[in-house]
Amino acid sequence: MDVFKTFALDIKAMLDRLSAAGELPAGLDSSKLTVEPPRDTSHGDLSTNAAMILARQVGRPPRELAERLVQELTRLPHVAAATVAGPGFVNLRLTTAFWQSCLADILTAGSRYGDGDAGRGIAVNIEYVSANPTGPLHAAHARGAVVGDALAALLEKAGYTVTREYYVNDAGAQVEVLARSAYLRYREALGEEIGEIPPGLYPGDYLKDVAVALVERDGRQWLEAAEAEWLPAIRDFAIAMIMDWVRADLAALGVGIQVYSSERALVASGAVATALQSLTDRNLIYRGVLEPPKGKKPDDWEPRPQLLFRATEFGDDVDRPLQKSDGSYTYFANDIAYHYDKFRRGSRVLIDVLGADHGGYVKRMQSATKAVTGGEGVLDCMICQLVHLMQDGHPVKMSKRAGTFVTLRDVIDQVGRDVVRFIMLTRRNDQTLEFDFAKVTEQSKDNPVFYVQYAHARCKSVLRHAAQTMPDADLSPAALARVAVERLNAPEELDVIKRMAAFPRTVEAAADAHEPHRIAFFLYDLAAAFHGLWNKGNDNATLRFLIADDPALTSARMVLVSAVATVIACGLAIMGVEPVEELRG
RNA sequence: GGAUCCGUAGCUCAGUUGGAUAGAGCGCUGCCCUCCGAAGGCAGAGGUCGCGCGUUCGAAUCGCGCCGGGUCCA
Repeated sequence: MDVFKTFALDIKAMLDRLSAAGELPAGLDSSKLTVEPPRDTSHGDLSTNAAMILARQVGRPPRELAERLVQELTRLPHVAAATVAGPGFVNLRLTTAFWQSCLADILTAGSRYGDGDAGRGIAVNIEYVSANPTGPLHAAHARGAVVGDALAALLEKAGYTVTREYYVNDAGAQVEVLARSAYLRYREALGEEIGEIPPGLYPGDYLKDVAVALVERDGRQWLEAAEAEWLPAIRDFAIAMIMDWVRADLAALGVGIQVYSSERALVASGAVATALQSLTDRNLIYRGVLEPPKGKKPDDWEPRPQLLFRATEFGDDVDRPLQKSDGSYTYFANDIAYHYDKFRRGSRVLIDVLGADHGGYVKRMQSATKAVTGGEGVLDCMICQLVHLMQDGHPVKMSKRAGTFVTLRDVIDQVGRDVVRFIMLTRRNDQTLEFDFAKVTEQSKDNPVFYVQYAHARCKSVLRHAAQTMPDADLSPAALARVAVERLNAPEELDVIKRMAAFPRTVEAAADAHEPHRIAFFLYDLAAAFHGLWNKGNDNATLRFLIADDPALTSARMVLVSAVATVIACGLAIMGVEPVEELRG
């Protein structure tokens, strides 16, 4: 039910007819044909570049061709007028009746409004958060969590089949550091004086909780044990406990991870060897010596043969090591195995939502994914830039060294889940984002969360009032979908309708670009249009939604109001934000 | 030094995948409202889209080279 898509198909069919009739050459390439809303609405409702992209192929000037297309386009259903503009655009104006009919479509679709099939069921795996299991989630993790989660919902709405996944880095050096840090706290919990936490170990107080729980389970049994014995046990214990916290925090944020993948289990399963074999089969692995890093002094650099992946064949700058000098696999090798595993589980499109510190990792991982899947799998890496936490315009002080950081839970407790989720989507992911605790809870127009929620609450409030003043009227969406709406023809009303009609297109474009933030901006614009219509009622009482002596008009307006509430709720659902029914009290 | 992202109004940022006269919020200026349809409304000023080449019917958008900032790597 996407207006723009429908007309694009109509126009292509029309071109085919002209070709069949011999007026246009056969085999025209119309792949670059677009039908979109013009920037300036005074130009019309729809705009197509058909004449401009075909002019050269047809061998006629764009404007002349456009004039010819206008004659045909005027005959299409719902077209009120077609005109040529600028270098050869054809602008279409649709009938008011057509726009009015969109309201019933919205109400009939309900929460499914905007659902699309562009994804054609393609399996997509979105990996996000994936914080190391060495401590509780902190505020910085919120962004990736929300972006990943919203993108997952967005892709599902656009017809993809989505797996939401978290990669637990429970193998390697940092979890051993975790084990040692926890062991120190364990001895402390048993009465030992441990003094200051040595550098290189994790200082956070949360490990005291881990230690207490460990004492409760195991008593003093590790005190005299050798490290080789206690380390694996304490490591696994600490990881399990921290991952419980992580799951609880994500639940508090409303993030619905479906699959938690363990790096340790992956490695133990032999997946690394499988992945490397796949690369070997394609002749993409060799033993060789890397050039020293360019530019900087190679102090401790010495040439030594390593197992290397031919990343340069896929656009990377250098070939990448798969094994360290001691023969163990690099993180990169494990990551290749992991991405190959996701592919083998059925996903053809892989998306990694990553933090700003992973920028340098993108090229090599994309190269490796392409290589190990034989070109059948593609990887998109979305780098989320930093979030600057502010309080009334001043940065919130945090010190990693002192172990003081703002946890994700702190943020949720302070401003609420919905505010966190909405604000995290008010910037493109590759743009840094300011998060001001004071501003995001402010009730004013420059707070997008409030502004959008207010619009939804207003709709609901009006519907409640209508139910009171017209107790006999059936205001359910199904009933409203049958109400006559010819009298909704004020320019402001039609503007709101046209914006809502563009929602399916917005969903599809946002899904295609992997840009969930577009939904937030769409909702802000729709809310602004709706508030504008509301404000018109202050100057012009005939534009108010509730007209006491005109139940027919009031009912028609309720169709519009109900549709606005529906579309806002659809958008918020993608963002994972609960629409509010009322703001006061 | 290399990689990567960013650079758009005084500030914070959008910009419909290359379209027409580049938009919003805040701030500023001027009117209006301040009778719960409360948590503001209307209008106005404000721009060399970092700079320069190139690609084409057409560039904020794509390519290359600089300049500036963030992140990463050693």
